Amino acid sequence: MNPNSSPAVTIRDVAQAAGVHVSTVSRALNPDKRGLISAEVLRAVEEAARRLGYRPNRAASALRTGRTQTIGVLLPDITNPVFPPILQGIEASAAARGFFVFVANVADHVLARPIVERMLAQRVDGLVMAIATRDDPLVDFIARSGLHAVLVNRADESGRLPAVVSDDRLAMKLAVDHLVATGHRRIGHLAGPQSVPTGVGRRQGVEQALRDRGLALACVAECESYSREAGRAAMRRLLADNARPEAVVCCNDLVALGAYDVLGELGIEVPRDISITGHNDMPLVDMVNPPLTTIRLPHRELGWRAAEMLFDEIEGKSLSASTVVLRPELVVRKSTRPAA
Amino acid sequence: MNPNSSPAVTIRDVAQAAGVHVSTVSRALNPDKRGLISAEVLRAVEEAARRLGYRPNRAASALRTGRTQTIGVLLPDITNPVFPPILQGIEASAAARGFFVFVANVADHVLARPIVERMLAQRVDGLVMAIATRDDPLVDFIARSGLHAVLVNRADESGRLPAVVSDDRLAMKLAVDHLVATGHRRIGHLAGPQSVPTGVGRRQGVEQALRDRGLALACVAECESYSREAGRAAMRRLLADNARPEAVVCCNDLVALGAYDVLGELGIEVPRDISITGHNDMPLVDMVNPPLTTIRLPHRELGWRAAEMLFDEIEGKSLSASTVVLRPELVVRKSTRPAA
DNA sequence: GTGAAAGCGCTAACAG
DNA sequence: CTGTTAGCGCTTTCAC
Repeated sequence: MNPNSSPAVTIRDVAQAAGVHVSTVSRALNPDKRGLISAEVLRAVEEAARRLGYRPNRAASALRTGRTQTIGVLLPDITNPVFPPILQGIEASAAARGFFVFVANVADHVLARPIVERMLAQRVDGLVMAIATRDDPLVDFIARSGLHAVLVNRADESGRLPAVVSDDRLAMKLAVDHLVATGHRRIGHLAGPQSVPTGVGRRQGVEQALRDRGLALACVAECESYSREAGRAAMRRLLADNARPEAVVCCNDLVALGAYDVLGELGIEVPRDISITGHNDMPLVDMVNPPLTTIRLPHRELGWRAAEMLFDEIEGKSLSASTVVLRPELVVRKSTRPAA
Repeated sequence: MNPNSSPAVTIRDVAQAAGVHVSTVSRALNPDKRGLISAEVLRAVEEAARRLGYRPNRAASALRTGRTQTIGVLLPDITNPVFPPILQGIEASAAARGFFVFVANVADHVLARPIVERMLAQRVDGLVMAIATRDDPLVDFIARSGLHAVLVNRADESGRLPAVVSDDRLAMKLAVDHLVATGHRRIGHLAGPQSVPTGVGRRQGVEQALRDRGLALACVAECESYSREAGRAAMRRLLADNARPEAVVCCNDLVALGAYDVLGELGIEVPRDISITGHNDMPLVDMVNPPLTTIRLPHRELGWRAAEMLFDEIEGKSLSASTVVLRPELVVRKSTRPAA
């Protein structure tokens, strides 16, 4: 294993050096069982371990205990700025418990199943998933496999898996209310893919918020993905098929920036001619021109909470809340018309 | 292990079902040894494995073989937009080989050593490190431990570890040459931390490029980190202590954006009053105001190549090139004065 | 409080 | 081509 260096010191070597039995060493080195050992022996073992440079072999203990101190994280696209903070939250929670995190980038959803199979082979203790489409058979598979898992940034509508999400409906309500308050009436929506829960949740949020104000959705176009290109395409369609709305609520910041692109080409000025809102408050959207009014999500906390829930499950503390909903927040900048 | 579900099917169960010996199953399921097995038996084993839902236990094979099919990646800050594409490249390379990637966010450099120790305990087959300061004792430690490792985005000047980097000197030369070509003479530099290799490399690059043109660095301020805040602070110092330069070459985009912030506060207009260049071409810097002229790095390829080098090492193919240098590219946008 | 012994699931000589 | 055997390093009853 170690290409060079000494041939790896084992618990047996430590036992010998300390003049005790291996099982004693095992106990001495296990925080939970340390109490069973006399102070004197404990010291001797620790000293021997340090002196020999002992490093426990997790593979061996994993084989014996069935627990690997390892969790897997499935992300659709590490490169999408919403995920790094989520991952950071997960990693921080894991690190605090001495767990490591496998990260898998699930570029294509058909790869998800084989990746989960490999995670199962690795005997991860649990999974945090930021993927899952609506009614995903993968969720079934995981539930059946008995692997602990929690969804993040995506809820499981069937409730088979716990989840940590941001309140999409509230987010859109915040955006719509802001637009209405600044005098807009003809409000359109650039919707996310209706195959993913957030896509439908946000769309419903927009519609409901409008209804609450006695308004109807002026127009809508669905994006193929949460990307700038998809935003451009959808914005073109929206403008081609409809009278120009006074404002458009976008399903996310990237899509909003795609809308910026199209508007720029067409010489339609934001916010003079049209107001735009985003969702996510990605880094730098405060620096674009004009700075984007958007919805800020507690991304890092999303990840942190998801991991904490997962660890609770792993440790057998069954949860009360099976899905926790975090509060988003409106950030008003310059892409929406100021209040009159 | 599996909280519910059947009590895990092992190679033994498969052997029994297929009417062969366990070692035969082991061979049949190992791509490298499959050739040793008759077609008939092979089929029987595969069928039995599938029928029973057999899933190899990596912990067991890791214990036996000493190889975990696992590598570790150490990142200083997942949230910094340069790292996700690097990570993606690493992950893609690993996934192609059936390896998983542990990601550790090394927020504080003092945590690096313990994290590496834990990685060692996990028996990762290798490490990709995007951390390492200059003359980092950690590099020594790793070299001594015999663990395969390669640096990415940071070179090891002592050459103990292979590395994949972008050409910092060339990057700065590209920026300086562009500025000089558009008529600038008084050129300043917002330098990166001189404790990290990229910080000194880029600074030297700026100075050398200027010298090549018969010019000297007009002024310089060192940033405490590669962040927007540090950029703001450094830009303030630069402006306070010196006559205003005509252009400033920034060590990275975030720092350049920090410079934008203070210039904005002071009513100094970019590029009319001063030209600014960045480095990295992070997402969205084409959308800021004004769009940032910067240096684009092949981040994903950096990660990919680093992982490929690591796997070559792991497989014992000793490398010829111990440090590979990738070419950056100038992206001219609107933050620099156009050619006359 | 400590030792003895068994075995987690798999792979790799070694035979045949 | 397939079976036999041994054991990777650790944890965990079970004794004492």
